[in-house]
Amino acid sequence: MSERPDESDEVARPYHHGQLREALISVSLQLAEEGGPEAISIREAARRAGVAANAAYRHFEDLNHLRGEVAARARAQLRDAMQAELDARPRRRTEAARAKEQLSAVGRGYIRFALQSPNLFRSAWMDCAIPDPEPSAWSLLLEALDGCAAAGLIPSNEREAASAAAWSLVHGFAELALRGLFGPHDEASIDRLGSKVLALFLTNGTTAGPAPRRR
Amino acid sequence: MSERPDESDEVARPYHHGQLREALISVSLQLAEEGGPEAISIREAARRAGVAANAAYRHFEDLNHLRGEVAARARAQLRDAMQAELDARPRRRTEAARAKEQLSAVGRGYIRFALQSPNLFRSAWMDCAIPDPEPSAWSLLLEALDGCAAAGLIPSNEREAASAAAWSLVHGFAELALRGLFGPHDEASIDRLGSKVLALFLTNGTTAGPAPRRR
DNA sequence: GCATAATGTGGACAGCGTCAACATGAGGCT
DNA sequence: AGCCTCATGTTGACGCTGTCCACATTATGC
Repeated sequence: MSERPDESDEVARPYHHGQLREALISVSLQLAEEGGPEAISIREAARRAGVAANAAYRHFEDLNHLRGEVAARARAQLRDAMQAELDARPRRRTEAARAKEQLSAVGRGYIRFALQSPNLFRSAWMDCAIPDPEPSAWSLLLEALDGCAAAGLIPSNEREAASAAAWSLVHGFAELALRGLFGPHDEASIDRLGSKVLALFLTNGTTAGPAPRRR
Repeated sequence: MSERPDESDEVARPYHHGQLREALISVSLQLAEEGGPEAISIREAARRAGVAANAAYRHFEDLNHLRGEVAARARAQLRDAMQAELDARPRRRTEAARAKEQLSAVGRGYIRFALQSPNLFRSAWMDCAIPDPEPSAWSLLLEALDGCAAAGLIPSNEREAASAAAWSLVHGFAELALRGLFGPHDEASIDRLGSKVLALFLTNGTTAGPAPRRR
């Protein structure tokens, strides 16, 4: 349970928070969850952490650096959601079917996370003017594409384009669905549409069949 | 020529600007062009229009409403860029080839605009909390898809999914390329990658051939 | 045990969006 | 014409923000 006697009561805090950096990040993540990326604020984060606003500057150079940390957390959650979908996927017998299922699960996870946690999803990709060295959210997608390539579903000379396409498709769909640009669909039908789009890509886009039929 | 003697000199302005709404929008568009969507500010726009900050509130309920107008302008420019690419496309002989070329030109225009005017592109899709009734930027894409459907390139039962896919692919690619997530490519090679992705979609995604081969 | 570095506080400044009260000018009425 | 009214622009204020500075407090290495 509580390790430290400063949860929410007005007991005199040790005046050196001890975990301030961590606290600020997690509280800011909460802000983002509640009000979207633009709700992140140094002052409000400090307030919720029970500390003066300027204390934050001992741990973050800038608001943008704090936002960068929050974005990284959001991306980690996105990756977890993809991993969960991956873990829950049905197991196939052939290598090709397995590779397809893997790619599809990753895409599903991505899209579902975006629709279920729009604020976190938008925070994951928010512009924080800090280039991020860890695009870990993509690693699962890249692994899945590796699988497809190994199964011969992607001709090696189109490997790069196919990756970019898969990536773009999934991300673009999530963004557009989030903005409601696919019309006034309810959540379930958007999910269906997303599956159809993925299926369309998987049956036609990456593979023209295990043995690429000569024309 | 100039109808009104208040261009930029310090001659006593008529104290009723006359075109303030328009001036505010166009100046804000400039702000967005220079510093991205978040650079739009009521106070700065009013300043550049040579007017007190609160005058803006006679023309816009809110900062978000001003942002909404700017977004619409940006989307109009995006549509113009797509149209230009459409006008410049080579003409093909068969209906199918024409339809493909049309779709590809629209996608090219979209992606190139995003890469050449990133700030405007981001402004076009910025979150302004105002639902926009005019998704005119998509109309060209929808027309192109109509063309493909008419040419029999898209099976009618997959029409919706194919539209969503084309749409997602193009938008997603633009977004990701903008964020530099395709690696440290120079502009030309990103353009090439975009063309490859479009080609991949056009040859495999929308069409399985004019006559859908039974397996 | 004491100097020093790390961390948190308080006060200030400029900039922002927005509100309320007031000033100015244009247009319609008689 | 003259007046009244309404649209438009101005001034000043409030509370919020990010950020800088000087200062207080605590942990740490000698």
